[in-house]
Amino acid sequence: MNMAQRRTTIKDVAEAAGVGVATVSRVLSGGSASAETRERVLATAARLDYRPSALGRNLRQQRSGGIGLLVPDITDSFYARLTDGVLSCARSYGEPVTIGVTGDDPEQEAELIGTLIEQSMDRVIAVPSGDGETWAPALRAGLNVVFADRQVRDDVPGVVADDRAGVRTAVEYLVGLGHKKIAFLARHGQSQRVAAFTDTLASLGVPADPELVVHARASRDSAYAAAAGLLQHRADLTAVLTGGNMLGEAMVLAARELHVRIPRDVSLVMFDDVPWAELCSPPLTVIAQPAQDVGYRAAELVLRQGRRPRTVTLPTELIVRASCGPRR
Amino acid sequence: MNMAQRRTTIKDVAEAAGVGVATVSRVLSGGSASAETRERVLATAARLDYRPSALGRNLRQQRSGGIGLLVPDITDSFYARLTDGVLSCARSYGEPVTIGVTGDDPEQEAELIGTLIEQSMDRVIAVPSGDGETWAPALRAGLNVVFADRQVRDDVPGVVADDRAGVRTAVEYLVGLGHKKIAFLARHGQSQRVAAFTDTLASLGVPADPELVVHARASRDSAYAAAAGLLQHRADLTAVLTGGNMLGEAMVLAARELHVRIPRDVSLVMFDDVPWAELCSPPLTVIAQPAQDVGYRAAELVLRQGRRPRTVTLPTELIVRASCGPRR
DNA sequence: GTGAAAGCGCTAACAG
DNA sequence: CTGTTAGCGCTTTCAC
Repeated sequence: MNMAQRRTTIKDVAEAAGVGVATVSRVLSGGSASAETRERVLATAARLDYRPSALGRNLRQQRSGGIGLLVPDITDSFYARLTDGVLSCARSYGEPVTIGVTGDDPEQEAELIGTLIEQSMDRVIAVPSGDGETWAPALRAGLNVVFADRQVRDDVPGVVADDRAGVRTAVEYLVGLGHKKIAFLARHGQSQRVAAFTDTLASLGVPADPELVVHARASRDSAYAAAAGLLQHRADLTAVLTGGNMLGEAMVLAARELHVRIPRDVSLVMFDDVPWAELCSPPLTVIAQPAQDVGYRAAELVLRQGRRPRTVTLPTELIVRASCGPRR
Repeated sequence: MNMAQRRTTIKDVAEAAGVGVATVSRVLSGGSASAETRERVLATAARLDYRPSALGRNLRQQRSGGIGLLVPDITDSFYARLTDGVLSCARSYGEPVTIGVTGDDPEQEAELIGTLIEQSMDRVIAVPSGDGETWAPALRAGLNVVFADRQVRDDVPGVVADDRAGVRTAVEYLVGLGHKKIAFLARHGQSQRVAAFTDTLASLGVPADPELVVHARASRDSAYAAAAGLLQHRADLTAVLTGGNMLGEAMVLAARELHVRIPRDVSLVMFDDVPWAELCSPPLTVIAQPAQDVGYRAAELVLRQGRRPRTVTLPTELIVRASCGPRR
């Protein structure tokens, strides 16, 4: 069995083309060279099937190209779509993407940041887990960070969906339908959305009821427990808004389990549109978020080193289907 | 504003500990050293918050650690779960994972393989796109590949779900319900499953009808077109098996659109269990696949260089819900 | 048990 | 315009 042979290096190309390695390097990175030399180098490189080693370049430049991506959970449709957006943009720049899942846990996040630093990744896109304190050391070390979906510190640029407007629209819609006892099933950390929720209610003159805002952790179990608890303790509520698709899923499941009919007994609006929202019975009214765009724009931001806006906010859209009805 | 300062190198640690760089390297990689020296080096490294640069190590070793992962579509729940399994295993080894989406297109796949080679990634897990011909050069170059979900060449180890058994169980179930006109809505390339389908039908003495096997490409549009076409052209069919969750989604949608009631007019079994299958109306009977395990095991295989079994086959499970009924 | 030194493939500074 | 050369941080002989 023959060994996997040594790969072609820049030196091989230089020798074969009868030029110095620097010339090869220059030609390949678009530097100046005479037309004749350029052609000869290019031809030789092609003939030898030469591919520059990212290893050598990275070490030399003290930074590995490519971008790191940290999301809470890749099996959540929202983050999967966001990831898809990042990959789509990164690909057009030829940049590889290294991904890690944080489980929405600052500790795991910190560990993953460590790994990225070890790899000398200096560009990362992250859906931050906690209050963003985890990022202080990385930022101090000069890491180029862009936040996606959540904005937890103002010294980091970010791309987010317009939470406030989305929540406001949904609540206005629900109130317009006559609902007063509206619950918000949120994930821990969704303070933006919760604030928008209570603000909107207040602005519409609907009395606040702190007990109608409940929180769950980012797991299916926790979501289900919170949803079921809400339905059981508060038989008086007539509408629910959920802060994400997993919470919506839990609510549909819990409602079915507890024989709460949607929309007859309670109306439901879910944050985030997912393919199954339409297949659900009844089809779910949702606040659609441009998940893919969020990822794409974040990648653009982190790749174009230039001007770095504070925060990019992308619009959301209320999609009315059949999970809401007038207050009974 | 002060510059991002140079990171601590092995040399810094060596100087601070009063030893040579070789000793630091040895200690940190578990080589031999006197207890006293070891302790001093470790203490110094910790004090300086030293993190070895993967760049240096990789260049020296002519291979970047970490593993490459190529999937057709990260927004497909199945591949997202598979990815999650890979990440989960890779994390326990501290190995970073670089991901790429192929769109199930050999050309894009080839391009991504090129990127991986450029990064000197020598370990990759892939859901191969075409007939596996794309992989020949990479294999020749010594790349360490493990296939997941699909086995398209026998010189590459792989981890797959037990297609044949899954399809057989589903078909037997359907035939047991009295169905004879059973269609299979497959993705291009699912020859295993199609073969299992026709084989099982034959073994049960159900006459074959080639027109009842239809193929779609790996996009929502294509899936929907195929599903709708099937329903419209073949009003005589009484049951459908779909080769994946996206095809199942399309079938549910098309059925609704065309006022075909499930399970009253046609029974449906979907390959792959997804969270929404239970939320669907009616809840879908499915063949569950251990997507996460497939990813996990593939990662184990590619990380443990040792013995390399041909193919690991993981069991599937028929989960009966409410989308199938007796032949009307 | 330990240190000095070579060198992985590449780019950038500097000469010519 | 082009070649020579010096490292980037690390591991691994090879002497001591």
